[in-house]
Order: sequence, then C-alpha cells, then structure tokens
Amino acid sequence: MASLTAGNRRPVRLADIAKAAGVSHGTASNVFSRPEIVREEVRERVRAAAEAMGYGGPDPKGRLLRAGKVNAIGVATAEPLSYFFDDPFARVMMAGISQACDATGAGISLVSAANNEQLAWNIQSALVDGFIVFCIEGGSRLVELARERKLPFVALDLDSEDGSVAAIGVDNIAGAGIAARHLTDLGHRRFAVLALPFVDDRTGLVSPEQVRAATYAGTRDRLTGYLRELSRVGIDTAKVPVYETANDAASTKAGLETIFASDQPPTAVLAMSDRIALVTLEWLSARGLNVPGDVSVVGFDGVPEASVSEPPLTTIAQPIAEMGRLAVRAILESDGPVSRQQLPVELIVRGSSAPPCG
Amino acid sequence: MASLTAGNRRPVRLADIAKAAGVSHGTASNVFSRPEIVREEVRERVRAAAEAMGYGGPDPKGRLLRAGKVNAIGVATAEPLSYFFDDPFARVMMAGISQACDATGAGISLVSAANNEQLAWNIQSALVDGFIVFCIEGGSRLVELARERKLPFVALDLDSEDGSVAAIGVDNIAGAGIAARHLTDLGHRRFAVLALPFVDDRTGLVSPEQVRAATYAGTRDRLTGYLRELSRVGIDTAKVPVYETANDAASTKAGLETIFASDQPPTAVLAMSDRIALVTLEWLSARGLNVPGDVSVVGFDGVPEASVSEPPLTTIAQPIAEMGRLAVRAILESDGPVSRQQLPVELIVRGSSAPPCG
DNA sequence: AGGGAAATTTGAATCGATCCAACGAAAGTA
DNA sequence: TACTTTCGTTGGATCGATTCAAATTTCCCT
Repeated sequence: MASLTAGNRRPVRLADIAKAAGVSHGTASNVFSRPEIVREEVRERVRAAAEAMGYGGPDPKGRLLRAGKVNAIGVATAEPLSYFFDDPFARVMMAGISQACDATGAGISLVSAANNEQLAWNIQSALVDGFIVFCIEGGSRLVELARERKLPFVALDLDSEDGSVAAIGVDNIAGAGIAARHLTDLGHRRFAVLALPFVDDRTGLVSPEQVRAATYAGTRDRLTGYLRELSRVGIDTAKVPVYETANDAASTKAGLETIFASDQPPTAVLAMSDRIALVTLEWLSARGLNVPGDVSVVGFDGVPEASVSEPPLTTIAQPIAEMGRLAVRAILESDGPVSRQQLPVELIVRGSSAPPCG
Repeated sequence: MASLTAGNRRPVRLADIAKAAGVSHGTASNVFSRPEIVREEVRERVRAAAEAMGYGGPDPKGRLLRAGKVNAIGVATAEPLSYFFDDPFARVMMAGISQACDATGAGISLVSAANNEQLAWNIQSALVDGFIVFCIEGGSRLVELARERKLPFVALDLDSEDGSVAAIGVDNIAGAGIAARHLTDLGHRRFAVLALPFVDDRTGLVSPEQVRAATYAGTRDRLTGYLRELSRVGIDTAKVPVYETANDAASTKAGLETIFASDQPPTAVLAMSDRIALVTLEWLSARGLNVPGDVSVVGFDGVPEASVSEPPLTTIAQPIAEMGRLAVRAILESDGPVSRQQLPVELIVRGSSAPPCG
C-alpha cells in the first residue's frame, strides 16, 4: 500500500536545510537573501545542502508575511477572465497598465469570477497591494468589495458620483457634447441615440424618468451631453429616440430595428460606445444603407478596431492606455487623499460621418 | 512635526479586534471563516469591533501561509507584460487559460519582466500554485527558472526535446509537412521559407549547418517538415532559400527583399508563423504582386487575424485555446509524472493559396 | 440536583520565512 | 598583552492568520 516512491510530500523548509548544513536558520536565510555577508565556505555548504534536499529557494509565502508587500496589483472586474483578452477597450487599458507595471517591476493579478460569491471571496483573498477596478456592469458592488479590503484602489471609468472613491475617467458630458456638435455642425437634425445601460438587465427605448433614475451615471452623463447640444441647435430632444442597449450585438440590432422602423428615420446615430457603433455600421450595411451617405455614425471610446472598420469610425477617443498608466501610478504612489481625475477626450473624424444628403 | 492625523500606520490585526471584543483570537478567526459555529451574540460583538476599528477582514497574507494554496496560476514569459494583450497568439492562448481558470475559480498572475534579473526574481517570488511558461524567445532560461521553483509547471509550445519537462505543443513536423503538401499538390515547385528564429538575435539566410545547430527545436522541426515534403516531390531542397526572421515586420521584409531579388523568385512562400505570413501579404501587395495569382502564401498558427486579412490566409491552425485549457488542467491536477502532449494541427485553406499561374 | 451530551470557547502550536540585538572569534592597534 | 574593530553567526521575536485538542459552558432529561 504505502508507496515508497521518492517525494511523497515535500515539506522541505529553510530550517531543514539549515539543520542539514549545520548552521542557524538565520544564516541559512542570509545565504539566499544576502549571500555576500555569509562566509563563502558556509555559503557553499548551505547551497549544497539545499541542492541535495531539493529545496526550491525561500518560499515566497513565508517571505510575504514578513515583508508585507506583494509587489503586484490586482485588476478586478465582474466579467469572466477572458474579458481582459477579448474586449478591445479592456485590452488597450491593460496595455497601459502593463506598461506602468513593467516600468516599476510590479506584477499583475487578474481577479474576477463567474458568480457573485466567488467574486467576493476572490477579492477578499487576492494577494495584491492594491486594486484597479473595471467598472462596467456591477461596478458599484465591485467598488464596495474593493473598499472593504482597505487597500488602495482606483476605479476606472466609474459610473458613480461618490466622491470618496478614487477614480479615473473622462468628461462624459463634454465628450458626448463634442460628438453631437460634430454632427450638428455637419447639418444633421434627425438623431437617434444608442445608449449604454442605464440600469442592469434592461433594454429598450427609455423615458426621461428612466434616465433620471439611472444607476450608471456615466451613461446618463453622455446622454446629457448629447441632448444638451441637440437642444442648443433647436432640436426637440423629447422626440429623439434613446434606445438602451446592453452594449452587445443583439440588443444593438434590436434598437436599430426599432429606430429605423420610423417613417422619419434618423440621418445620424450617436452611439455611446464603439462596440455599439461598429455593430451599427454592420447592420446598416446589411440593410443596404450607406454610411455616411444615408446615415452618419459617431462612436465613443476610440478602440483600435474603430480605425479599420468599413467605413472607419468617427468617434470620441478616450486616452485609454493613459488611464491605465495613471491608475497604476495612483495605486503604487497611493499618496494623498482620494484623487479623482478626469481626462480629456478627443474627437477623431473618420469616414463614418458626413453632411446629410437631404 | 508629529502630525496627529488619524491613521498613520494601520496595524489592525485579527488579534486586535479579538482583544477589543474580549474573545480569544481563535474565536475571532471563526467569526470570519466559519461564522456559523460562533454564538450569534459573540459574532455580532466581534463584527462590531472589527467595524469600529476599520478591520478589512482576515489578511490573506496570513491565511496563505497556513493554507498553503494560493489558488492562482502564474503565466510567465520573457516578453514585456503587454505581450499578453497585444500578441494575437498570446491572446487566444490566454483566452483558453482564462476559461479553464474561470471554471475552477483560480486566478491568473501575469509574470514577466523587463530585464533578466528582474525576471528571475519575479519568478522566484511569484505567489502561484504553478506556472504556465510561454516559450517564445528565451524559453529555455524561463523553463530553468520555473523548474527551480519546484512547482508544477508546463511549457507551452516548447522548443526543446528535454523529456523531463511537461509540455504542450503541436506536431511541428507534421504540420509543416501538411502546409508544404498543400502547395505541392497545387503544383508549386519554386519555394521560399520564412523561418522563425533558430537561435537568438540572428536573421538572414541560413545554411544547413546552422539549422542543425538550432537552439529552437520547434523552428527546426517545422523546417524539417517543409523540406521533407518538398524533397518528396523531387525539389532540390538545397536550393530553397530559408530566411531566418525575428518574427517581426522588419526582418520579414528584409527576408522578402532578399528572396524576391532572385531572377527565379518563388511562386510559394512558406511562413512559419501567421505574423510573418501577414507581413508577407502586405509586402507583396505593396510590391504589386498578386496573392494568390503571382505568389501563394501559407502561414502557421491560425490566429484570428489570419481570417480577415486581404486575402484571407491559408494556414496551419493550432488548437491554441485548447492548449491553454489543457495547460491549466495539467497544473491544477498536476497528477502523474511529466506529461508531454502533442495536439493535432489542421490545414485551413483560404484565399492566399492557389495553383501557380505559370 | 445530578449526569451526560452538545455547543462554544480557549490558547498553544503551526505555517515559512526575515530581522536584529547580542555574541564569539579573528584581526588590527597601541 | 590588553583593547578595539570588524566580520560572521546565532537564536529569539515577529509577520497574521488557522487549526484542533482540551476546557468550559449550556442544555436536556430524569
């Protein structure tokens, strides 16, 4: 029964090799962490013992407890882990985070989870020096969880006005205003808005009351920016259809069906994300509508994909990578009080917008 | 000088709140880890004390030491961290890894480093239960480092014949053979090979001796597969130009310049990676050569980009995501002895290959 | 009230290292 | 030879939790 194969359990600790080499554990420790202060003869003896016993070097678990610093930052989201590698926005953001981490030698821990309980546990037990929280859906819960860890953390793209959490985002109202302004300047007067979620798990046309009750302030702000500009040029914003999507292809297409069923279809579509905008381009093309001939489309985010679509997408570019870099710096130098930063956005005019042909 | 602002240091430990609540630390611990076995009144008292003292829950650092398991797997590479988010191959692989991790609730730690010393340290001190090692350049060093940690690890795409390390890869010889066979079947007889690195930091035409001395066995195997098939149809393989690239745009273009400077330019290019192949498509198009009219190109890897290029790329697809999934499983169930798995590849015929027009 | 079972609580031991004050030995100085 | 330094080594304290056998309390029943 009892198999005598070598290496059943492997509890070889620093203390073991210290004993084997006939030195104190203090000295053994020094051999690995500050070899230069140990006499060469002793050093070699300890190294030999370690080698002989199959010791893999000081266990970071032990070191960690003493040292306190993990030297890694956690990036948390409520999406599945693959979100980090699939989603264009996330990828650019992660590239920025990577850069900053590489520069300081910090590692990255991806924290996420399928279900909610798992998520809580994963955040509670993440071995990190701080969190960067991706606030997409379920952002507030995530922020709450991160806050409970009492570690430095910053929220990215936070849809909340809670001034007590550090956050890095863009000026959504201004950005949306610039997008709308671009289209009104081109002469457009018939608009439709494809919105990001205002609350969880709902799609469809939204009423002003529903907008006011939005969970996601960022969505509300973008809408505010759009409508403010439209009304500035005398458009009756009450008549502008605002369709709430789930930021995916299905709900976006449903929204387009609804919007273009009108006998007065829009000549310009304001999409609150590039993802929505790109699906829109596809849908319009499949529908036989020309962009920008029949309809102009303006996105929001500035993901790389937007520059290679057909036609290339006019959009409001966020400094995504820069936001990632700043977030890392905010964590590592977690200095003063909570800092909320709002970065500028930039209108990038490409082929998806032109004057209306009417 | 001494600022009396609240919360200078924050050494609030479980023991502190235990004392504050007037219970033993054992009980305090139970309140957090197994609340159901603590009498409600006591539980609330401890919770209240924790709240009052700003205790963020049991520190994972402490728990970790006792528990032993980190519940995270490390993914290591010698490239900068952003490689994980930029490189198409890596992204698909990470998606597979993510999936498997999500399924088991494990986290992912990205381990990498700018310079070599940093790399060693980062691997030595990574808090993980095992490593997945991306063997691109510098693979052997990475494997060595990982092996020293005495943790379960598997090498992905390992360019080595060292049977003592667990590895997951594809049958490079067979895959390359299939690629070549596809082109010879189409009738091609004039070939050129754009190779991955045989050794570090060298590019240019390679001689058979240099091939034999290759550091990277995977590259050598692919070449073997190519040439074996070519000689099968009677082609003098000694005359087939083999240009070693660094798997980047610059060296690939240099290789193309060299190859197409010949007065007998190839009608078919065998590229050892999709990256090389895609650059090739671009270069040929810029040069005014039609693909597949004038030249056929076949890649290797099967990254998503290959399906949307102009023209779409014929390539040898590896089951990239599946490899990632298997790697995670190999780590987590690190069961028997070292397991080396070779997965099958698949020829995907797209628009970049056709019979030679000659 | 008394006895035993069940429910809680306690506190020492442990996880695997690092740090540091103190100590011993070898080398240098007067 | 006596007295400092310098260099290396030692071993106890500590990091922050979890675990578990033993002690204690509570509960139930006769």
